[in-house]
Parts: sequence; structure tokens; C-alpha cells
Amino acid sequence: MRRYSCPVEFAVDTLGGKWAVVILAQLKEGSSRYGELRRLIPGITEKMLTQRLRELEAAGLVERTVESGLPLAVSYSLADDSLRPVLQALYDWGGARAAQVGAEIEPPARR
Amino acid sequence: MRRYSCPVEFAVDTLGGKWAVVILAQLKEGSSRYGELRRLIPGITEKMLTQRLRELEAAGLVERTVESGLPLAVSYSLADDSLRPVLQALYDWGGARAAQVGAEIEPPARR
DNA sequence: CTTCTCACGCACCAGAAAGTACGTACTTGA
DNA sequence: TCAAGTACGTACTTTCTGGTGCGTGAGAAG
Repeated sequence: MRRYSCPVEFAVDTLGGKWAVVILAQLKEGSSRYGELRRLIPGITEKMLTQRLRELEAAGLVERTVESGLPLAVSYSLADDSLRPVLQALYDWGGARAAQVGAEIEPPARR
Repeated sequence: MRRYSCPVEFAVDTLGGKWAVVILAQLKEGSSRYGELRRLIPGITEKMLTQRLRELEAAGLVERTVESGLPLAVSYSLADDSLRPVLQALYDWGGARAAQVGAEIEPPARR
């Protein structure tokens, strides 16, 4: 895709596949470390997590910070607040819709 | 996917692939006929358009109405206003982001 | 001395999503 | 009579996302 016919098409394209949005949604709650994200998003593989994080970082949507020291501590956070309303809207709609349809949503414990 | 760990994951899953959201975004402007959608979303194939519309209809997100008469006139519209804020947020963010990044967005003429 | 965690990287493969191409049944306009 | 529009359907192929599994190197814990 190079030329877009509508902003939404562009948005969908830059946000990418199913995992990117989920990762961003977690990061809107505050910055998280790699392993923390893994726990918060059960079902995602390490490969996908790393891959998406790299892409989101390259796109400038996510900020990666290494707190040097051993063992390594790497945190990720939203690079741009402008995404917040989008993620919030999705979150709200998803919640309401899940309730209507009767889908099970069980967030893992945030430790 | 059967069980979700967060509403956003659920939302992404029900909204599905890249085209569904674009179609919905067009429908938020008002109801459109099949051929109209085709013009409004250049790049989509007829197969994809039909397929997505069927799915969105089955999910209860889109309403299909046949105005009988020949030739056929079928219109589609949003079945639920609750999606509007989501689509609007995406639209706004996409627009702002495109401006920042310098992406070209050329909406086709609405006739 | 082995195992565990942290934060990844790489190679390979399967399945799903999307694209290509063509057909249908009817009607209007040139 | 022929093309074109309306609203699809179907078969086949390609692309591409995502999953599996294995390796890394350093320190901490048993």
C-alpha cells in the first residue's frame, strides 16, 4: 500500500496486525518491561512480541528504554499520547460488545 | 481465539482484517450502496467487499437493506452507533499521523 | 553443577487472509 | 446488438502473518 483513500485505511495499515494494537493497549496503562508484557498478554509468542515491538519502535509509536544494569531491564512505553483516545475507544467498545455478546474476558493479574 | 485477556484483543478480533474497518469507516458517513462502496474504497476487490460485508452483517455490525425494484438496489449502513466513536478516533488519528509522516491521502469523489 | 530468568534472534513451516480471474441473471442505454 | 451497470458467487493462487522450536550470554538461586 502506498496511497490511501481514507485516513482510516492509513491508520489500519500503520497499526498493523492483531498484536500491535493489543500491545499498545497494554502500554496505555503505563510503561511495561518485556517480561511483564509477556505476562499481560497471554497467548502472544516471544517472537511476535519482539517483532511487533521492533516495528512499533521503528514507526515511532513506542519508546524503548534500557535501564542498564544486570540483569537487563528494558521498558517500553507509548511514545505518543495521541494514540490514547483511539485505544480507549477500542477498549470501551470491546468491553461493551463483549458484555452484549457474552464473550469471556479475563485479564491476567498485574503484579 | 476463544478467550480474551483484554477488551481490545476482543475488539480487534471481531473487527477483523484490514478491510472491515475501512468499510465501517465509510458507512459511518451514512448508508451506501454496494457499487458506491466499491468506488469509495478503491483497491478493494469485489470478492473482499462482499465477503467482509457478509461477515459484518453476520456479526450484527452492518445492516443490509434491499430496496426491491430492478435493477437491484442494496444499501448498507451501520447497525450500531456505538462504533462511531471508535471509527472517528481512528479517522482523526490517521489523519493527524498522515500529516506528520507525509502520507498521501486522496479520498475519491463522493458522487 | 544445573537450572532459572531476562531479553531477545533466527530458521523453518502452516494456515489464513487476500488477490486474480471468470461467471451469473437481469436491465438500461447507445 | 453490444456494452455496461447492479450485486454478487466460486475456484484457484499467492502472499504473508503468525507459530514452533532452538540458541545466546550473563547473573542469581538451588
